[in-house]
Amino acid sequence: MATREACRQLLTEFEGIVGVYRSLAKAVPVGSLPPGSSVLFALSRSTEPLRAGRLAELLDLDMSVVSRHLAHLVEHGWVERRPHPSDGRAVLLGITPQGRAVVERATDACLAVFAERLVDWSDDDAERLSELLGRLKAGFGHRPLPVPAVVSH
Amino acid sequence: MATREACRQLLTEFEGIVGVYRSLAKAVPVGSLPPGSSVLFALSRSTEPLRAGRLAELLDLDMSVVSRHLAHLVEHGWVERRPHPSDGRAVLLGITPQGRAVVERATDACLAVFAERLVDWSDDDAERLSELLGRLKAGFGHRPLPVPAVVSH
DNA sequence: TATTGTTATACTCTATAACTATA
DNA sequence: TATAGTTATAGAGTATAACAATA
Repeated sequence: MATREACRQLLTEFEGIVGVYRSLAKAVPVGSLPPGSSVLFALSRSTEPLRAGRLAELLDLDMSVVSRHLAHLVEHGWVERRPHPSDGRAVLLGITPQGRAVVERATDACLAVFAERLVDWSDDDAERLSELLGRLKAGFGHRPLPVPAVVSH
Repeated sequence: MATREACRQLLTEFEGIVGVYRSLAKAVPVGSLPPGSSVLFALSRSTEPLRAGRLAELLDLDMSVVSRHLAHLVEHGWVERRPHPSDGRAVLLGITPQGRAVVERATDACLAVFAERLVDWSDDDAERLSELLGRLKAGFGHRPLPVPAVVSH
């Protein structure tokens, strides 16, 4: 267990991290991160179609929010809605090839910025930070995708 | 220089970090993170009064955004506006004792959540993540406070 | 009755543009 | 003329509540 002081220090650094994300989003060409990107990214990382509720759970968002983003993404042809085979209330969401292209473009654009800002980072530093961020997310219940197949029906 | 693959991995983990912040904000008692918290936090970390423009620069926000948050914070008595001694256009912002109390409460509330979610973290892990997040922020131009005294007048 | 998802409404955060006051 | 800051307006993200359809 980390000391209270270490936690406080971590909290201080963490507090500004949203600003870093905002800076990244601003540094990227306009249109690279379209509205609803987070939902699209989550879908792109899934190996199988997901229900809306599962997406909301994974992103720790209200389902109404996910639903609204999905409407936008479907409208653009980046996500496909299909009826759930065994549950008439549910829908299955899958990313389309066009959606994958959007994710690719977004990733490339962000990578370019990262490469520019992290020139003096070693491979080791980058990997260590990836690992620690992953653990932090896991601690907050943001499970990695693909999902460990809790088949809901 | 980290490899493209390491950067891509880091980007993947980083992408979901905003969700973690959202989860933290939701896990905390209502009112712990009042609107404009980020501006208040920045002011609380400064050892001297700051101009609005300097705050915007530090947070990488448009000044109009900072101005709007400041109006709210001043209204609550958490921030004090004073005229700049040598520049009639500028204002100097300082946190009040009441503002510090708000920051303390917010910090304590977040710390409680962190302590709960990071039970299995070692001191070393927490410190390493703090350090790496700090470097990441620096890479994106988010300079730590207190400011290295570029006296503007 | 309970659950899945959608829609209506409202609140927060942010940026752009127009404006005022001062330099 | 240029700069510091404010205000008006608009767009994006989110949550709550009411709702429809299905289980």
